[in-house]
Amino acid sequence: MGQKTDIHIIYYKESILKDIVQKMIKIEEFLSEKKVRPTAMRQLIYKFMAQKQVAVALTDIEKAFAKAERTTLYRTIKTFEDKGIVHQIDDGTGISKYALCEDGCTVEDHHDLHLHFHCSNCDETTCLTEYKIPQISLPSGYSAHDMNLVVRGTCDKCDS
Amino acid sequence: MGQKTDIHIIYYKESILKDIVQKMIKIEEFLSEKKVRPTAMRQLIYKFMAQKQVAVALTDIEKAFAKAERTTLYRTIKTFEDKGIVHQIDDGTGISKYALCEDGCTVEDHHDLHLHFHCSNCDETTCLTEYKIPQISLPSGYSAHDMNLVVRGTCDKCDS
DNA sequence: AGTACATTTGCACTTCCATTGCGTTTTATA
DNA sequence: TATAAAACGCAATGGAAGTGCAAATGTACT
Repeated sequence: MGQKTDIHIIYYKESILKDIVQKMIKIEEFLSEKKVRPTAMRQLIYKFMAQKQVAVALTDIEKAFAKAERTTLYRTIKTFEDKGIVHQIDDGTGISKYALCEDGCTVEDHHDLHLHFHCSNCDETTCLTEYKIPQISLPSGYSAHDMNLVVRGTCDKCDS
Repeated sequence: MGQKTDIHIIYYKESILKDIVQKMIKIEEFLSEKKVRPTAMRQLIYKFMAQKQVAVALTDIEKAFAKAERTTLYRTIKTFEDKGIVHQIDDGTGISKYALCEDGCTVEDHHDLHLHFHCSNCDETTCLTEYKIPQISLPSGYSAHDMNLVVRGTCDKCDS
């Protein structure tokens, strides 16, 4: 894990421990499947992102892993992106956010053509994976490879 | 126009001169109408943007007006944005682009709900004002104030 | 296990664009 | 033409993205 590693020894009840280990093994297998070496750092970051219900910025990960280097986190995310594990989201704030891809997302085809919602109140960005970008027609001569639809407004949590 | 002003004296045929003056007067009137003091700088920048068929970045304006200060250009664009003369476009490149608003765009309601196209070949961003963002449904609890749809691909000029 | 090689990580920079503070100049207007 | 408000020029700051390189770690092979 590099020079800054802290090792914490914590005692858990056996059943809980089993569960945690199970989860980490699953993540490890998943990363391997995606052709990403399942280093400790990567497993932790993956777990962090899986727990989050919203898209995360690099700075969010940085805060969560204060001990780790920004560059490492940055490159981890980039690796995840390259391998089709996460997709980058441009929510219009100027800060790149990332979220786990849906199942079946491949390197070639990041089919994250769903809608992204950015709440101007809590500043959280959510993947509305159920809400796909509608079919768009373009002027002749134009061809689309990719698209991004961001809706800004108030999210359900901030709804008053 | 500030300390850096250059004055060029150029002789034109009277008919051409009249035309140029007419256009500048129109721009001047338009700016006044929008409650923006029509300084020389602002008229020039407005004219520059009106001529361009694509959205421009601050650096583009900078290159076009090498004599002027970046800050001035920046603030001019911001003023234009505040007064509903231009709208900012986030085309996913991370660099803010700007384009003239459509007629009838007001300060309160920047109805630039059209599609933006970013060509990954020539890096130009185009407002497809005829192509509106389709109606979107959202999960309950979510309300939309604004949206942005960017399509990336190949534009008509780069179409091979 | 031990060695050689490839990948990953940490650190220190650099770059690029957006943005602000402040003093000076220009413009509107009384 | 005096005066206040707005615009401008200059210098500097801030924040995020990205890079080069050396140290550390992991993998594979004998």
